[in-house]
Amino acid sequence: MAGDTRDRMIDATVEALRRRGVAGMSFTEVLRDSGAARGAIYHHFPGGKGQLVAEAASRNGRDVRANLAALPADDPLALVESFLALIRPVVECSATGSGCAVAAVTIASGEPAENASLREVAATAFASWTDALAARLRVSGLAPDAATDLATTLLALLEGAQVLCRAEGSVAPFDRMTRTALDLTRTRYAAR
Amino acid sequence: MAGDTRDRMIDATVEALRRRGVAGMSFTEVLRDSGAARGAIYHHFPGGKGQLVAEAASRNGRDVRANLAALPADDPLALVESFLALIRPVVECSATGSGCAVAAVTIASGEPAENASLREVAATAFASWTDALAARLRVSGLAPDAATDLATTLLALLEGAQVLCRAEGSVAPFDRMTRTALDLTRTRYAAR
DNA sequence: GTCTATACAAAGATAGAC
DNA sequence: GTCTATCTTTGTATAGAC
Repeated sequence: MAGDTRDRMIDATVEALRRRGVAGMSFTEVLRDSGAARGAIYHHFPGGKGQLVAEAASRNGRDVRANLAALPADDPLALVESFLALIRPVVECSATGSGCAVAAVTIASGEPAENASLREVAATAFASWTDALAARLRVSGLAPDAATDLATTLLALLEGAQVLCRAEGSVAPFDRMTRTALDLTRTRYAAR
Repeated sequence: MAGDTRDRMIDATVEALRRRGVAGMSFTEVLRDSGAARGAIYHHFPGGKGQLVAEAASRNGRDVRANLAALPADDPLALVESFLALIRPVVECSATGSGCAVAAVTIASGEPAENASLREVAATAFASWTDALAARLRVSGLAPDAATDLATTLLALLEGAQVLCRAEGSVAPFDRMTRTALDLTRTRYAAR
């Protein structure tokens, strides 16, 4: 098939970004994991590493966004609870070294032009996640401003938890954080 | 002087870690910024890149911990407010590409042995930050468990905000997150 | 202890046969 | 479109003069 190789290369790149970041990742690794040949890189991605990484981060951004948009929105508290339940498996991966691909793309290492382009991709992905979460929070009854603020907070918690859990090699930081988050949200948004 | 060169090299490494991460950072950069000669690296750091990076992350960990331990602890709400005020300038640096040096050390790229060692350094630093924050929260009146949970949450917010603000190139995500954090903390811990 | 010069490996990028 | 082979650059690591 045609686009199959290209697809597998992007998938392998997402995984490589998660584990090693853009500077730490290598074509050797991507080619090994995708089974593609060396020349396939510049055939499918004339822009080289920058283009491959950008497409990988972009795909990951869309995938995650779809998950967030499908969250139940009965009320704010339920949404926070289901958000935390949704991301726990993701954070568990961080405990074994697999972080956020979009966050990884944030770290600059090359020339300003390429960096700006990659940061733009990351910013777009994060914005789409914030928007998806905020939309659900509005549906659940929150005012627009409060929804955006809380959505950003939840996203910061997700990204932060991945960092802490990767360092500690366990989900314990996430679970501690979850207790506080639920405690605070219940106090504030309980439909009592 | 004797330890001066070594010190400047560590400082330059902290800065390099913040901007480019461990895989993206190079000796060339560190030598340029510290004014040291090429041979100085293995003279002062026989363990090579691994040792230099570990010492840099470790120093940064101690510095940040000292700042956290000095936070006023009149009551939980005041502590959260002063924590957010303390970290805002740090997060502002993220908007121009300078992230958390300890978080950077978390990303594996080389052989398992070196990776484990660096993750250990990061875990120790994060644990010391959590402990410092939790200690202040206990002084401010929180129960031990609640203090540890909230400390972890604040740390996750700090790390997450740096990621989001670096991607977006502005402090706006931090400010949104701050509004929610203050709103929730006031509702929960207001000394009314 | 500080510096210059260099060895060695790995990465990204290309060329061109099939 | 896919593959092999290779060029060029960069980075880590080391040797040895001063």
